Amino acid sequence: MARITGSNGARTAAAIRRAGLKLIARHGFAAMNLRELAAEVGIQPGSLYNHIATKQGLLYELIREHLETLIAGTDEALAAAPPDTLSRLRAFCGHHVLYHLERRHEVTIANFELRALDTGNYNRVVALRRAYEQRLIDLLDQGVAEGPLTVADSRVTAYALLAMLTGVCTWYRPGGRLSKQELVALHTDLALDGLRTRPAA
Amino acid sequence: MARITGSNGARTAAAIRRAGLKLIARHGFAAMNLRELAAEVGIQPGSLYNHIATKQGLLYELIREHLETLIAGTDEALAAAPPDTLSRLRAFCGHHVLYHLERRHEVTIANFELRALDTGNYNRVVALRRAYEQRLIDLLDQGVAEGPLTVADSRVTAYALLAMLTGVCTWYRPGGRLSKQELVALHTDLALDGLRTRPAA
DNA sequence: CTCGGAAACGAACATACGTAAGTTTCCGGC
DNA sequence: GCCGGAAACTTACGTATGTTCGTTTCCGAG
Repeated sequence: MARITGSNGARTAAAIRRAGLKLIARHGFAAMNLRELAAEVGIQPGSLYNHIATKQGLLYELIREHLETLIAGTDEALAAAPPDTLSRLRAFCGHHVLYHLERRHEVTIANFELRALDTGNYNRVVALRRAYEQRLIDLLDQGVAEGPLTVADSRVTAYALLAMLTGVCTWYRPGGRLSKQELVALHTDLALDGLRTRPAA
Repeated sequence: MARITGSNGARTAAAIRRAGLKLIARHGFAAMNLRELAAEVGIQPGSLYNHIATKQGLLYELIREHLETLIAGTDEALAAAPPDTLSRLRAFCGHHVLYHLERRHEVTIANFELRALDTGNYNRVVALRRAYEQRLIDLLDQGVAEGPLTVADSRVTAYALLAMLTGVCTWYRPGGRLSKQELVALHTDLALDGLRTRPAA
């Protein structure tokens, strides 16, 4: 037996990415082995190499694809939002949280496995990350300049907000107590207004 | 050659923990190997087993020690704070951020390597985590009951806050632009007041 | 229908890793 | 000063892992 009846390159490649996302998110990149990945896909270990360059290359591709999707989605959400800074900020937060609820595997990998990337791939991924972070930093700076925001340091504040808005995907499971919409609203409100009760709404 | 002149069990054990923290935080648990750990300590791989049960056991001990220290420190900080809920909440946040700035290796491991724990160790660690989270949840509930806080869901809000306050240790390096005190203040204020400018201070 | 390349298989290699075992030497309490 | 145990060394085992290679068979464009 060699090539399998019904086999199809594009379909197998997609199955490898899907299985890779699942297994790397679950076990971590270093702890996932290619025999397990191949078994999940339903092929032999060696056959993986018809679709991936190396194990490392698979990881890089998964993270790159995720970050490019995240950035493109953000730009769409911002373009669709009302032009005032507060609305754009809400749009950014809303898109971020929703994306993180719906693509938990991708997000988990992108946040946990950066250190598993070799130097070249790491630098490329960090450049994409910076581009994403910069969108939030710019929004914060704009909000301060225009008045509605108070921010001690826009870069550090952006990091803190991103950490908060990202954290949801470490514990969220579909079918939980709160709906996605409720989680989006809770996080967006918390980012903008904090915990303390306002004197006047 | 066998036992080395000047060798000392307690000192070696401490060196193993220190090197383990450093290497696991840098590479991840699965990617760290005991030969590298032994080299960092300055002993042979087999000699590690005079001080650790297994590689897995080392990981568990590191995480357990960290969580117990974190919880004990929190309780001290809360005991020393003024009795009103807002002050206690500030004390919690302040202690959390400062601890996370000063014990980045421990924190990184405890947040990234939970999945590397086997079932029994995992359950024990999660129980400790829950105990820690519960302290914040209780503070939030109290703040809502007494009036000064507005919280949609205390558990989810606690998770979001912890994610934000923990994120700082993923990028902080000593000697950076902002001091530890500034970072503590920035995060505490952000948690309590959010981004939006208040009508009246 | 044909045929080149795509896509799978099976087998194997080289290495790296966690851990065990036996041995040797030094520390520290009596 | 002696001696038991602590703490190191050396060696090695068994297995797991990423990857390569030659081969085989099927898909799909012309």
